Amino acid sequence: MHAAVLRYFEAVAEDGSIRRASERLHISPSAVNRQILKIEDYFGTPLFERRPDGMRLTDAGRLVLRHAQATLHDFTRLRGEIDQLRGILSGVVTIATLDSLTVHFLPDAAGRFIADHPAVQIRIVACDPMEIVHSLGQGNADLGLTFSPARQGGITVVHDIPCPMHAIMRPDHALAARSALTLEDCGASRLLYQDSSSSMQAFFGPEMDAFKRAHEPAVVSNTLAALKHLLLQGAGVAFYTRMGFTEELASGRLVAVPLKDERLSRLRLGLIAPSDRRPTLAAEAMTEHLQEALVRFAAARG
Amino acid sequence: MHAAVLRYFEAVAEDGSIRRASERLHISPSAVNRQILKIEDYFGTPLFERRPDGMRLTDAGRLVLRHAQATLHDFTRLRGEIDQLRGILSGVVTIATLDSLTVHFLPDAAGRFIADHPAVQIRIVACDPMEIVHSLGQGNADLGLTFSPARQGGITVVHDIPCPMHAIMRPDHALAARSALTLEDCGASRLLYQDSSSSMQAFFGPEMDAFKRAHEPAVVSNTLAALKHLLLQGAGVAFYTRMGFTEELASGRLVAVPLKDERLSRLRLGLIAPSDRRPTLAAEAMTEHLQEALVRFAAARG
DNA sequence: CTCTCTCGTTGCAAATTGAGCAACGCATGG
DNA sequence: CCATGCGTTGCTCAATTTGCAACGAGAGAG
Repeated sequence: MHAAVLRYFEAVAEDGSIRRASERLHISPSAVNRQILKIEDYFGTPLFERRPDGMRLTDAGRLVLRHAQATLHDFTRLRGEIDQLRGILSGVVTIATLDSLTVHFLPDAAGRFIADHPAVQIRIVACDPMEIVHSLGQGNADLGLTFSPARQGGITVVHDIPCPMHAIMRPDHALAARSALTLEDCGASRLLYQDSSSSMQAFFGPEMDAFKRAHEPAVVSNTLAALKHLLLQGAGVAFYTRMGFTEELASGRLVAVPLKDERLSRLRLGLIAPSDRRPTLAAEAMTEHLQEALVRFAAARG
Repeated sequence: MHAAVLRYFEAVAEDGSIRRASERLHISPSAVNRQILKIEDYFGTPLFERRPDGMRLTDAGRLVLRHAQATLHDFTRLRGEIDQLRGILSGVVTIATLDSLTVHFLPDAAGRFIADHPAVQIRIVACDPMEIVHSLGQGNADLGLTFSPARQGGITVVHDIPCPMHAIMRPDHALAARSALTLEDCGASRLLYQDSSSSMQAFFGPEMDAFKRAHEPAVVSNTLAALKHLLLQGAGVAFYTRMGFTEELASGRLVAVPLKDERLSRLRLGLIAPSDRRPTLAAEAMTEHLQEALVRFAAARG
């Protein structure tokens, strides 16, 4: 229904390049370029700054981008609303989440959701904590699950639950019997680290940061699966919340010992949503669903 | 920049007919029709109900209309914003107003405004008080000047000033020397009425309504100019605020005697704006300008 | 009842718009 | 100096949109 130029413009602005955008859009670069030139001519102002390495938005371009995004977003909401008139909830809900929640919590919650709403498509995107807030701000995701508080403009924390950091290890590990641990207690063990793109410090605090710099890890990975496999082999200790290990902890194949560190033990998991645009109906329903799931999860753990 | 179907759809929804809309759009009916059919096919739902006398929106159609209007409105705002980046305020500001303000107050204020902002086009539309709120609600006007309080959803009163009703007459009229009058005092004189489409009762109260039914007027008109001409000829008494007679009152060619009636003497003139959509930059500037003009006017009269 | 008016709709041809391809000019980095 | 990325442009062709004329359906008047 809407002019193609809206999607073109958005893509070019995001990718910072006509050629890259055209690839993503499956449209020739010349076609995309012409549309951009056309609306620049219409407005009588350059909307992009031509640089040797691509296109960069001008101030006017930023205004146009905002309008294009708002229009397109409102349009997907419209489609959802019309579908709802026929009694079905539809649309795409994109959830940006911590890696650890993709193991059990989110697929479980998503499964129950699509049972009720078969016309809704759910996209689960695992990414770094900082990337999550960023995705929401950019409009790349409808919903986020990350450590709270996420201090950032344009974001509201819908709900959050305690989610303390633990030291995860096999039951036969030397530290497994302890009721609580400091970071330093773990310094002598072999360590498995989440590949933190430095941004984690904002959530975990300087102590964790200092500890990681002081103690070289045995393995680093950006996927939970890899570390979990190693943990089950007894390769060492990893710092994680319990959320990625619900099954292993329940069956006793792994144990989680709480950390005494003030900040790490007070960590909270937050369900966050963009505050500057109206969510789609599907996103709204999913928000509510996830909030209930969080409440239930927190209640189950005391 | 935007797809033509947005304008087509809006026009058809407003006019309730493809043929009428196509005329206004200077587009053949078949072209308009095809666009409508196309998006109905896209959504998989009829957006209009086909009646023998034209098209009527369905529930789904109403949603689409809202989206189309929001998009188009936001787009005109965008153009204004981009123009402002170049340092010029531009756009069209439509002001729905009481007839009496089109004589002196509004043209005076508008004249000063366009001196500062030559790229802004001002449309002054005189209409009935009730029509004013309605125009704002429908998006046909950016700003309204009417009697306050205007109780209606989606409307906010930006500013209002006292604007008591007076009996207007020539200085040589029998009642001209009185310092105040009741409605009944005027019952014996020849009367000139504003052609009230019954809706005025909401503003003027039942007393005025009862009086008008009890006392037949000599002349009725929906334009102030006609009554003013008659008043200057000494044809009788009319009930108006002072705003439409500033020059005649200043020069002494007419006099205004306040009315004692509680409600009529407490009448206020309000500058109103739609509260459910963001005004364009031009409309915003005009709002501020008119507010200042109102303040100055009220101050000048004590 | 028929005649007439309005309405939305459709077939078809013309006009406009959009897309793809290949090539060009230009700046950057090895 | 060459290779590589970028945006841009001429050209051709396909897709979309438009206008014109005609059709069929429903409502109201005589």
